This record gives sequence, C-alpha cells and structure tokens, in this order.
Amino acid sequence: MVKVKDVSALLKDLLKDAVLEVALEKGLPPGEVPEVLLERPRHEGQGDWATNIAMLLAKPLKTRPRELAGEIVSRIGKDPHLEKMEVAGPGFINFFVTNLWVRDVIDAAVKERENYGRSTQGKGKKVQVEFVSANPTGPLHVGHGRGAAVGDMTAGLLEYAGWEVEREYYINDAGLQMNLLGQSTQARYFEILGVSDKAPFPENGYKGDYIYDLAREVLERDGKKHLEVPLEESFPVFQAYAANTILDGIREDLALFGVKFDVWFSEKSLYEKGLVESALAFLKARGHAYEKDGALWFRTTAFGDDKDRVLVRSNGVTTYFASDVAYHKEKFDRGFDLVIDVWGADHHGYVPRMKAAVEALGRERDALQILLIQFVNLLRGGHQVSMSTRSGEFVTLKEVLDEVGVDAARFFFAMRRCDSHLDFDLELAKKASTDNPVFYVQYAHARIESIMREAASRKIDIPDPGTVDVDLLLEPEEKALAKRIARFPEEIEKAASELAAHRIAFFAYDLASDFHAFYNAHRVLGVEEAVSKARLCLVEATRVALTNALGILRVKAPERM
RNA sequence: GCGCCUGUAGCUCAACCGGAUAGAGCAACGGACUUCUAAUCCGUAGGUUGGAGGUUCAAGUCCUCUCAGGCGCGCCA
Repeated sequence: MVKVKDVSALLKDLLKDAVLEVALEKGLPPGEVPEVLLERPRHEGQGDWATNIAMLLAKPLKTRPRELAGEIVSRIGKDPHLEKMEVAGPGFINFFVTNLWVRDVIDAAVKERENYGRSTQGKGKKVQVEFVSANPTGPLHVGHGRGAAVGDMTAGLLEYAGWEVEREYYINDAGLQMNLLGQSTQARYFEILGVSDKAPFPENGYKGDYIYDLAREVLERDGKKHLEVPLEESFPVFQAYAANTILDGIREDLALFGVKFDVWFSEKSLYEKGLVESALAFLKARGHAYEKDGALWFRTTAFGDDKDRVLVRSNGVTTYFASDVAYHKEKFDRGFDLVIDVWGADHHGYVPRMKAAVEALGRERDALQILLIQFVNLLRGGHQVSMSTRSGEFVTLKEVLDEVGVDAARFFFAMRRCDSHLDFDLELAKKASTDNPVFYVQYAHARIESIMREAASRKIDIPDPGTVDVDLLLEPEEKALAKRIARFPEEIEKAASELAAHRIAFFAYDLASDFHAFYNAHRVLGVEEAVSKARLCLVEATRVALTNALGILRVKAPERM
C-alpha cells in the first residue's frame, strides 16, 4: 500500500521523468529545467494535483504552454494511482487520482493514530521557542495571552513536525523596571499607613490596584516595621516580595491557560554567571564593539542595522540590549539549531539589531526567527478596553479565561495570523453559539464520540481499514472528508515551515465542517453492513485527524457536549 | 521626517514558492430533525482585494508612488 503522502511524490517522479525527457529532446540542458512542483488546485474539477511546469518551460523551449503540456502528458507513465490527466487553462496539467488513496488515507490514520500526520521535517534538530517573557511587574493581560497561545502552539506544531522543542520563559528580573516595582510597592505601603510623603510614588511607577494588594500583604506579614528603617534598607524586601508574588501569579495564570515551560530563565543569572561580561568580551575580541564618548558600542551597522547600538552606557550601566546579546549567545551555546522569539509587535524596531547580534555571534541570520504578535484590541460591549500596564487599567488574562474559558481563548488566538491585528470581543468569545468556532469544532468531535458509543453498544467494532471497499465511499461528502484527512500531513509540514500555527486551527475548522456535512447527509449505523463498516473507518480516521490537530493547539476534544 | 505591520463581502477573518472562477463564518433571506446530538446541514444574495502606475503568459501576492489605521525610531526597558 502506498502511503498517502507518497502519492504526490509518486506523481512527481513520473512527471519529472517526462519533463526531463521533453526538455532534453528540445535541447535544454537539465540544469536549466525549473523545479517541478505539484500543487493542490483551488477548485473542484481541477483534479487532485496540478503543475504549472509547462508554463514555466514554454519560454525557454519557445513553444506554446498548452502544446507543451500535451507533450509532457503523453510521456507520463502509467500507475494504478493515476486515473487521468488533463491540460487545462493557460497550460496547467491536472492530475486525477484513483480511489485507491481513500483506503490509503483511512488506513494510515486509523493505524498511526496519534502519530498520523507527524513529520520528520525537523528530525534531529533542536529548536527553542521563547515566549511571553513578560516582566514580573504586573499580571499577564490579554496581549500576553495571545503571545502565550502563539508561542505554545508554534512549539506544539514544531514538535509534531519532528523537532526537539524547548519552551522557555525569560524573566526580566534585572534593571530599572524591577526597581520601579519595588519603589511603587514601598510607596503604597507608606501611603496606606498615612505617611505617603516619606516615600513618594515614583515617576512612571506602577499604578495598578494590585500594587496596593502587595503592599497590604507586606503590611500583614511584617507589620509597620519598615517605617522605622531607611528606605534603602527596606526596599529589597518590597522588591523581592512584589517580584516573587507577581511571578507566582504569572506561573499560575499560564498553568491555567495550559502552557508549560521547560525552562524559566533569569536575566539576573546572566549577570551572576558573568555571561554578559563574556559576551561583551566576545564581541570586543572580534572587533564588533568599540568605545566612543565613554560608552561601549556594538557595530550593528556592519550587519545591516541602521545605527550602532550602545552596550554599556557612559555611566557604566549595561543596557537591556547587552543582556539580550548575552542571552542569545547562551541560547546558541546550548546547541539549538533554531531559536524562535515571540515578541509584541511594539518591539519590531528591535529586530534588526538582534539579527545583527546573531550574525556577529557567528550564526546564520535566519537561525533566529522572530514572531511579532500584533496587538489585541479587547472589546467589551462594543467599546475598546485600554491595556497599558503602567496606567494600571487593563483586563488580565485570568479574567478573560474565567469569563470565556481556556479553549475558547486559545482557539480565538489560534484563528488569526499572528501579524494581524486581533479584535477580541469578550461577549462574542463567551457565547456558546455558532459565532464561536471552537464549539463548532468540538461539537464535531463530540458527535464522532457519540457514534462510537452507539456502535459499541451495538457490539460493532471498527473494522480493519484494509478490508474496506473503497468503492463504497464515493459520495461527494465522503470523498471531501477523506480528502481533507489526507491533507493533514501536508498541512503540518506547510504550517511548520512557515511557523504558521493558525493554519492548524483553520484545518481543524475545515475538517469539522466536512464532517458535519457528511454527518447530515449520511448515516453511519443502521445502513447496509459493508457501507456501515466503510463509514465507521472514515469516521474513525476523522476522529484521529481532528484529535491530533486539536492536540497541537492544546484545545480539548470533548467526548460529550 | 524615516522604518515596520495592516488594509480583502455590511462585520470578523482565510488564500501554499506569483497560478485557473478570491474562500469561510457572522449578520440577511428561504429551506431540512420519527434515525448516530439541529451547538448541525442545504440553498440564495453579497467583491474594481484602499487607490494609481509597473513587472509577468499569469498579481490579493512582487516593484514604485499614494491614502488610511496601528506601532516603532534613546547612552529607556
């Protein structure tokens, strides 16, 4: 039996031979023959596969595309999987395959189960996905949620495509923002005790209500003792308490959202281990860094950035960029073949210098991929909700999860390309109606489980797909469904190589849609036995593909709804 | 001023390395449950892909210009 994925490979080989033969005959050196590609035609009636090769070759061979296409077709060898070929449109060659693939795909899905669709694309390669990485200065908001979903799903997708994947959270626990957090908490503590003039609230401090909560907790734990000592002395207590408490909250929120990190990496640890220093030394030794105006600069312009960047300020303080260079050096030193950073789109100006850093570290520019997550426009009751951590006015991720549920939130984020702005309407996501795609997809799964329960109660087993008579699955809804299942492995590879996890969500939706259409048109149980058996196999194959797709997104596939 | 992202049906979004007739859902209208779950399905209607040029056999996709929205442009993070 030919594996589903191999049908296209098989066609491609036949096609390639024919193309080379024709090209050679017309005097075109094999080196100048463009790459032969097979694509999925957009429309029904244009076959299962198509190629544009005749159009590409028409010019160098000085012939008309359609004529050439005919010539190529006449040289393509026979194969039991190949039903017929057609020359269509401006010069496409359309391939129609025989029904053999229907059994092939059902067989593959049912037998491979949780491995159906897995790819070896990333085999033997290690990738790190770093995401969220929010400063521990406040709770996660919806924007972080989108980053968390995209990062986690991208990681899941790459795992499925054969990569060894590590999920990492970078904790920005060093620097100015952490000081501000400590000062803000300290100031609120004094304010609560009615002596706010003794510890004024810092400019640009964190104004959210949660800072009051932290201050009150310190007060409960320690009493008024921090009033008695100088501010510098009590400051570390406030900072440590605030940062640890907030980070714990972040961990809890992410756990609730179904996101698990393999590594929580502390920025502070880079300094403690001397890695920032050694990274700077590395750059200096290779002539990528120089001193000017009392500061240390990184010559990022040598790698395409539009200006050089400061690593160490003239006051001796290292910049955020310096620790980021050190961090990325450390990542590559850990042996990753690919490093993916998921950032908020407001950091896009940072991309060229980070890419420059990667090159200066002696890596390919593309060894670092940065996914920029566009802003989430949070809507509630039609009007926009502001989301700035500093102003303290935001809706937290937890609030959203409590309101709309984890699955709805994850799927909502998954249904958009990450570089597209996202309107997240809470009222809409919460509705258990057709508006909400996650219920639509989950309902398809619940229906499948229902069929399986019914079959079990009637003592009917799922037969071996090898015994299925493919000619019993010729209804348009059956073929459409089988075809969709067959595309799952392609979809994985495509999505993985584009780092486009949203494709999986769309696939799941389309698969559910094909299933619902099938379900409404045909009965699985209570029809003629051979047909029933064939359909049971098809349903089981659907269940496998749907479960696997949802598994990548970490969205539940419920047995009942 | 310079740079990045976005602009596709009334609304929210898809569209593979440039391919054939630009697809879904919602909203609107008309239909379908005596059966394995109607949170479903089927049908109708809806478009100059913001605009103008260009490259190409072929452009939503690439190039130039332009308009609109968002975001960046620090010895901040």
